[in-house]
Amino acid sequence: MADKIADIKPALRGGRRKTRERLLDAGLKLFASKGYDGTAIRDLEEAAGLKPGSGSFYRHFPDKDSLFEEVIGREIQANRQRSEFFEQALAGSLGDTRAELVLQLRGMLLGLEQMADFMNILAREGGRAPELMAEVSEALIDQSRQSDALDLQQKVMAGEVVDLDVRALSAIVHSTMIGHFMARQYFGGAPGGVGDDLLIATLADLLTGAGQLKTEAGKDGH
Amino acid sequence: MADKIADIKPALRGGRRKTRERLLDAGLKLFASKGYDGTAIRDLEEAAGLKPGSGSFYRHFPDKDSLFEEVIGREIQANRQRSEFFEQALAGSLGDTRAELVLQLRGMLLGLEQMADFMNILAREGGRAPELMAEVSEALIDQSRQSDALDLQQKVMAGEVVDLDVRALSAIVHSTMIGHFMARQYFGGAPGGVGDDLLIATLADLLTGAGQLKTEAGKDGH
DNA sequence: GTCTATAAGTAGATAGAC
DNA sequence: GTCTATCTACTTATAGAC
Repeated sequence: MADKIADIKPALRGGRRKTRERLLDAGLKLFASKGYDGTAIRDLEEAAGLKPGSGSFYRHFPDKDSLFEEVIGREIQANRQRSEFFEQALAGSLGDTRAELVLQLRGMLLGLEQMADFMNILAREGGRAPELMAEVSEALIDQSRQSDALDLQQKVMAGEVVDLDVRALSAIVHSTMIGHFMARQYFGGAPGGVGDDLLIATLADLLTGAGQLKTEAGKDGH
Repeated sequence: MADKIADIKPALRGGRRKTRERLLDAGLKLFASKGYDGTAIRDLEEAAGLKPGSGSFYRHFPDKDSLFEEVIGREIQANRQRSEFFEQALAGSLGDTRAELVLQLRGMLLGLEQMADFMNILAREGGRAPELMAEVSEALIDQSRQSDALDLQQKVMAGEVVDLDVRALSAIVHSTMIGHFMARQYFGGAPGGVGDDLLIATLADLLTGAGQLKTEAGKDGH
C-alpha cells in the first residue's frame, strides 16, 4: 500500500514527476526554442528543478546528445500513436465527402499543433541526426501520406473528388496545411489574414470540384 | 589604367573578392548549415581564407552579431530584387491561363531554390532578431502574396480560375510550393516521389478547374 | 589588413562528499 | 540522486607586432 502511493504520487503532482522525465520535457521545450547549441546543460538542469551547473544531469543521461536522441525518439513514438488514434477516429464514412475532408484537415492542423515543438526541433537541427531524420521522414511523411492517400484514392474512384493524380493531390493537401501552420507559428498569422476555417473550406472546395469557373471563357485556353 | 585593373581583378577571380564579402558569404553558408551558435568565428575566418583563430574577423565586423544582421539584410535585399525582376518578366499575358500559372509556379520554385540558405537561417534563428524577422515577414510573404494575389484576382474575375476566395487560393498556392520545396530540401525528395512538374501541373489543374469529377455521384453530398 | 598571443568567460563533463 | 568543486577545451573578443 505504501509502495503504491509512492509510485502514484509523483505521477500526479506536476512538479514531482521523475527527474529523468522532467529533463526530457525540458529538452523538448528548450531545443525547440533555443536550439541544441543554444541550450546548456545548466539550462536543462534548471528547467528540471535541479541546481544549475551541478552536473546532476549526468546521473540520468551519459551526455547531451543522448538526451537529444531520446527526445526525438519519444516524439516520433508519440506522433505515431496520435496518428493511429486519429486514423481510427476518422475510419467511418460520414456520407458527405466535403464534410469528411473538412474534418480530416482540421485533424491535421490539430496534430501539427501538438507536435509544434518537435517540428521546430526538426527544422533547426535536421542535420544533426541524419539517421534519425530518415526515420522521421518515413514515420511522419510516408505514414500520413499513405493513410489519407488511400482516402483520396477512394474518393477519386467514387467520383467524389477531382480526378487528378492522387499523390500530387495528397502532397498539395499536406504542404498547404503544414505551410499554413508554420506561417501561423513563425509570423504570428497566416499571410493575408486567412484563417483556419477559410483555408480548410477553400481546400475542400478545390478538391471536391465545388469551385466552378465564373464564366466559360477560361476553357478556351486549353 | 592600373587602378581599373586592380578594381576589376578581385571581382573576377572567385577567391580574390574582398574579405568582407567573403565573410558575409561564409556567414550565409555556415549559419544556414550549422546555425548561429554552431558557427565559431574561427569557422568564418577559415571559410573566408583567413587564418582561423587569428581574430582578423574583427577588422571587418565589430562582432558576430553584426555580421549576422548584415547577412540577413543582404539577403532580404537580394530577394526583393529577384522578386521585382521576376514580376516584370511575367508581366505580360500569354493568352493561356494555365500556361501562365505553370510559369509562375516554376518561377516560385526557382526563387525558393535561390534563397535556400536564407530560408534555412530563418527557420533556425527566427527568434534571434525579432524586428528583422518582422521585416522579413512583410518583405517576403506580403509582397509575394500581393503580387500574385492580384494576378489570381484578375484570373478569377475573367473566369479563368476557379471562383473561390482569392486570398485563400493564394495561401494554398504559396504553402504548397514552399512545402514541396522544403520536403525536397529536408527529406531529399518530395513525399510520394511527386516531382516538380507533376505537382505544378496538378496545382494548375486545380486552380483552372481542369480536374473534373469522375462521375456526378460526388455532387449529391452537398 | 593579417598575423601572434592572450585575456576572460563559458561549455561539456567528471570526482567525490553526503 | 543531488550537491560542491574542478578539469579541460573552446568561445568571443582584444592588444599589439608587422
